[in-house]
Amino acid sequence: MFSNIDHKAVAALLHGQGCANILKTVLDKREISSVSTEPLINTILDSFSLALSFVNSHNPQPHHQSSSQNMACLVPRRSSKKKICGIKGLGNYRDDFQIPRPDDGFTWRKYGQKTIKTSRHQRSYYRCAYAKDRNCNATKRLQMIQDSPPVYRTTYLGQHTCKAFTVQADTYGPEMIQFDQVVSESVTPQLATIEQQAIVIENKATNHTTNQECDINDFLVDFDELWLNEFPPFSSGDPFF
DNA sequence: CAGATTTGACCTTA
DNA sequence: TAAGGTCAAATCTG
Repeated sequence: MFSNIDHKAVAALLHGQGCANILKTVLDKREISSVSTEPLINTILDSFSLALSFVNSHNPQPHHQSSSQNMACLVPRRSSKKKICGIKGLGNYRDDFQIPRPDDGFTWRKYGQKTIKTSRHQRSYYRCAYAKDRNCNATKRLQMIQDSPPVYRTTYLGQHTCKAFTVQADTYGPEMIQFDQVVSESVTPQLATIEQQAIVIENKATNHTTNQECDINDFLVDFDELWLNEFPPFSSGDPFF
């Protein structure tokens, strides 16, 4: 039988599926101009992220997993806390063990980090390591959206023109879903090809829900309430959950 | 010393 | 003017 965590993970996935179906309806009806899809997309992303976080917390990976096996990119060449002994505010530094090590088939180089006003977590900015060499304009943003379990939202921008690596994408196959990543990312680089906002969702769900015709905003309101009921905050101090 | 990360400063945009 | 995005000097490590 499902454990409580399984139940929550399934519930989160179902919510994401419902939102994806609504999004599909919106796209099919060409209602993009009249309805903002961004909140819906974000809701979908959060749904999958949380579901993955539940699964991940339920099935923890061996902590000693070798980073050289499948983390060919975004792995710091050394400790990310080079100034850990400094006298600056500790809030500017983070523990590396919480940072996801995405293996999305591309090599990324961090070029910035900012504190976002709407989030108490910092956002990291990455660009393709071959940005200059191969004139690749692909970038990605990585931001923690939940503390415990740690959930990260990854946003891909631009298009990879470097064709750096394709092995991982081939491994995952053409039906890869790209969304927020939890600890270890699984991303299809080829899908991140929309010029501006490159969060890509390929929802293969065929189980249509009854919420497809309702207004997106109404659904989101209901979803928020349901979300709080289903997933009480892990941390009372986190304003986003 | 090369190459990567950190982080304050600067730029852009709404 | 504030907030987000980017730049680049400083710093660190192999």
